[in-house]
Order: sequence, then C-alpha cells, then structure tokens
Amino acid sequence: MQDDEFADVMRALGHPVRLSILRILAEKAQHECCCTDVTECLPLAQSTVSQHIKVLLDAGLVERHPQGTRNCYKLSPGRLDALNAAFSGLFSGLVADIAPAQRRPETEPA
Amino acid sequence: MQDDEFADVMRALGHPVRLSILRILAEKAQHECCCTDVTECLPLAQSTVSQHIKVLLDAGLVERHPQGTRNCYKLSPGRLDALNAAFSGLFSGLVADIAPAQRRPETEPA
DNA sequence: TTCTTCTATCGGTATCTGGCGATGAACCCT
DNA sequence: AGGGTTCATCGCCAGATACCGATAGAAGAA
Repeated sequence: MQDDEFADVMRALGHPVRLSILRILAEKAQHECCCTDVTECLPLAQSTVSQHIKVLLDAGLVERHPQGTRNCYKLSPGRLDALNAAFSGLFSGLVADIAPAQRRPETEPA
Repeated sequence: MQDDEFADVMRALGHPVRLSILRILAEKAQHECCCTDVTECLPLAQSTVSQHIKVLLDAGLVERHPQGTRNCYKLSPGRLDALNAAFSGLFSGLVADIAPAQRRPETEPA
C-alpha cells in the first residue's frame, strides 16, 4: 500500500465517530446494518452519519450491499487485513531503525 | 488509549509528509536530527516542516531534545508501542466480531 | 398510483488544515 | 557586544472537514 493511500486510510480512522461506526458494524455483523441503524446508535443527524460512512467507504474499510430500499453496510475483512499489514510494515520499519540505535552500535545485524 | 486520543494519533499519521518525517527520523536515529536536517530531505519550506513536526509532537510520536542552538528530534519508542497496542486492540476487536459472522452461527466461542 | 421509508446529496456555516514568507527569540561563537 | 544559525510562531490564503436541515430519488407497501 502506497503512502498516499495509507495516509488516506489513517485519516479515515482519525475521527472518534468513525471508530464508533466501525465498532457498530462489527458488533452487528451478524445482522443487516443500514444507515438508520447506525444513526440510532449515535447522537448525530442521519446526513452526518451518511457522510462519515462515505469516508469509510472511500477508504475501502466498509462495503455497501444494497438490499431493497436500504443499503446494508459491513466491514471489509480484506481491506482490514491489508491495513493491518501496512501498519505492521510501517511500525516494524520504524522500530527496526530505532532499536539498533538504542543498543550498542556494534550489535547491528549483518 | 481512549478513542479521542487514538483518533488524534491516526490523524497525525494521515499525511504522507508526516509518514516521511517519521521514516527520516528512524533512519537517522543514530545521529542527531534537527528540523533543518529534516527540511533538507523534503521539498517543503522550513516553517511547513516545523508545523508537521509539531503535529507529531502533539500526538506524542516524536520527542524534542534541545541541544544548544538546535532542537534534536527522535521517535518515541514508548509511544509507538502504545500505538501499536491500541491499533492491534482495535483491529482484533473488529475482526473478532466479524469472523464468527462469516463462519457458521454455532461456531461462536462459549 | 399513492404513500412511506431509506438514504445520498445539496446548500450553508464554522472550523481546521496545509502551504508560504517574515519575524523574533534563543543560543552559540567570536 | 555583535554576528550567525536554528526554529517556533504569526499572518495570510485557499481548500478541506464537520455538522446541520432540507430535499429528491429509489424501492417496497397499500
């Protein structure tokens, strides 16, 4: 995952309401979960929730499944895995460079 | 880590330039790395880089160590660990709820 | 067809963000 | 004291974001 794309996903995760929406979708993964359902769990207007969902959709974290008159939303497991991989990659890349600096200089791997 | 704080950190990671700055600091972890050093690696004005660093400072991802006339920056390993833990917590919380829904309903753990 | 429900989108407003140049404070070295 | 370097901060501007209410379109129900 490129930096631009990764940054977009990070920004999508960068709002407490959107974290809540992800958890709500995870909790209700067994049932169908439409925009109205999510709105009922939050102290926000439907239009606002719809916009937050759109951000998550654009980031690929959530999938839309139209079911008759409503839109059913669910998390995208594949995207979550990719995100997890990208995050682990960033993290290990950072600490890999940190760690040797915090030990003795000669302990760096060959 | 609370959602608000976690979201702040995610937002701090939500810009390609700031990802670059983190990598630059990791690479140069052995040496001292001041704002000017970082600026030389990026096609941006010093004031812009300083503001990005401030975002990372506010998120706790980076520490400042004044050294004479310059400010030396380095990653905060403790904060990175906390971030990694929080991210893993979010991720596993999400997939823990997804996974049973994607298998059979009766396979849910006791 | 007509009614209801659901939801994406539009318009409006307030706030935040990202970029720059300029500036002043702090710290070194003569 | 005087000169040079570093860097945080300010002012400015353009564009993005967050929130709302209102609305229109699509789909099912009557």
